[in-house]
Amino acid sequence: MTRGRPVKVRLNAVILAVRDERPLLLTVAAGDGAVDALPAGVLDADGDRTLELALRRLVREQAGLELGYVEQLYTFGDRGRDPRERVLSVAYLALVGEGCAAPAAAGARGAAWRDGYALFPWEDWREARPAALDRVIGPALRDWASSVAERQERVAINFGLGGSRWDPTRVLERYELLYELGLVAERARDRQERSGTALGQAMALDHRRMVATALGRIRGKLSYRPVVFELLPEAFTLSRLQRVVEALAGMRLHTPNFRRLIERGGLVERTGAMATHTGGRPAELYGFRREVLRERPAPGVGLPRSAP
Amino acid sequence: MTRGRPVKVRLNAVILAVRDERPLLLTVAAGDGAVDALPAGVLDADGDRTLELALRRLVREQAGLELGYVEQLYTFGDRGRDPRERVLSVAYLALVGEGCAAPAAAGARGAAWRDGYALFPWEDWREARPAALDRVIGPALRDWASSVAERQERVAINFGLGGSRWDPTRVLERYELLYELGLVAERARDRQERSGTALGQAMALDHRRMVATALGRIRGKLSYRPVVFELLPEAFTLSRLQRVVEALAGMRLHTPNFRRLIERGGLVERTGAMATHTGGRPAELYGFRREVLRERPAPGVGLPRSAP
DNA sequence: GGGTGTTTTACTCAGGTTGAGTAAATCAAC
DNA sequence: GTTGATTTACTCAACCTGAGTAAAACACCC
Repeated sequence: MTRGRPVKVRLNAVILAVRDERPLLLTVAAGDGAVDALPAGVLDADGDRTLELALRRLVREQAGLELGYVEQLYTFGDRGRDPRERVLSVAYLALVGEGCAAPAAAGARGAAWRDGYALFPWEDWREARPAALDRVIGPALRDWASSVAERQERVAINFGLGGSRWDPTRVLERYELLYELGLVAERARDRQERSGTALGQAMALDHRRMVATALGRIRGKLSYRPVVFELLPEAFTLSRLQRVVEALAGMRLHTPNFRRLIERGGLVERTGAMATHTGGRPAELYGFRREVLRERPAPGVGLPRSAP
Repeated sequence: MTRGRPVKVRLNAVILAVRDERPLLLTVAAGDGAVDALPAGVLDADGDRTLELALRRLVREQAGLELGYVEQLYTFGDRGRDPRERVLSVAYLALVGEGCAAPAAAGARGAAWRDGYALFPWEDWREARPAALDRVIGPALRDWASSVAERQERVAINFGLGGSRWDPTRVLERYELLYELGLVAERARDRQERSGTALGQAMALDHRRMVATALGRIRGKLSYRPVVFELLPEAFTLSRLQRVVEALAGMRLHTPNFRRLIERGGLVERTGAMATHTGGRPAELYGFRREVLRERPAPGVGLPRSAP
């Protein structure tokens, strides 16, 4: 068995919240200060019983935040991820409710909540088809793929261009394609070239890739696991629920159908209370209905399959 | 930042194939020889450019097998996984076609193909509802969960007992529950107790947990990614395809509906050739239709939602 | 050579789900 | 009281799904 020199092991946290209809990402100041980084640290081989507990400890220490929902995302280990040394990074996805996402919690070590779509402007289709897609990305992709069938297929599948549909879950594939094309700042930085196009806000090392993995994962999971409720308070209105789903999915949903899916699907139950609201008819407050886990194998909010 | 002593990093491979309607798992002899282990090794920090390439190299060296489809499964890092030292293990899932799964390929270091359902007898519902469920597992679960609502819910969700349905993808959750209940041999071994009930074939360390993760993952992926075709030759009959899906899913499928799904879904295309067959009408040979990736966001074979 | 068995293939049909649209109910604000 | 915004209720066609029936085409056996 080959015995190479030992590699370092780090843990990274992609911590998401949704506030004011915007997905937020918890960041800390990177070493050089120029860009943001994800909260990270090393496993205490003696102290930490599990990786997940280690992650919770790290986030507590670095951002003073107690995590709720946590799931392992992916382990990154390519050579050159960190120019200084070979590091294995186990990335985790964490979701925190609106209460915990208060700016107050972000204080230590330059922790701050950043707008997730500032990192991926091309992923937010709620207002309109993102401008960058037609202005920059589309032409660059067409140029790159011209007369190479394999590339054309990859572009079509991931960016929904050649008759294919836009798949909200392919966040990572899209980011990686843009990286290859040199449209994000990290590419030039990693190759020590002069930077050209720099779509979206860059992050330290490969942290933006981790966030892309996280966003893709949670978008996929929306349809078959009741993860949205981790981001909401105990009681919420259906429209608030819809706004949070839309913020994550990056697309608008048909309200009557959304309500039907949620109510008939048995995902929520009425609390009886009403929400006094600003403008419009008052809405009833609902709560997550836990029994749905027993009833349905894949309870989720189901994004539409067809293009909007 | 806390600096613990460095942890070891290992890579593990769960290599699956399907032959004679049985899912097969590639194992090697464990150190003590009593049980099987997964092919494993350490990352060469200087030589291996990526984790995936490292895994391919390890499997090539240890079992003389060139892997096709490979995906990262999960990273295991709990304390006590390996009684000797703290190890971080990055597990991968690999699929090989029937050709590569020949016993000839298994030679070095005691490599052998094992029946996957020998490890998880309760997961194979093709012939009948597995006997172990009613004979051993059911009573033990009922006993354990009696008058504890939270446990009852967990049992219902994962084993489909209290009105819930059997979800083929919850392989890991079921294995972990059986571990907690002391129904698998690894539990007693890890706690250095005298072993009691020992359902299914045990493996070294937490390798059976890794296989459970893999089986659950591929069962889930069947419905939204065309992974089955990695296990089949270029040309195959629809019934052969169905048999492979059934072997993985551990359940029988309704043939006319399965064919409709596959053909109308555009997952395959006719080759024109026919299969001379033993007994019955000759079947047409089909091939995987790659264009489906462009057309549909989640092309898969879709297991039924309802109980059979 | 004809029946028998087995597998492939084709078709039907009811029920549910999904995407899309229309419209009434209810409150805040002006 | 009117206006505006939002919540809630209902409709309808298209599609998908689960389940069943049956014909077509070969191998095998007598």
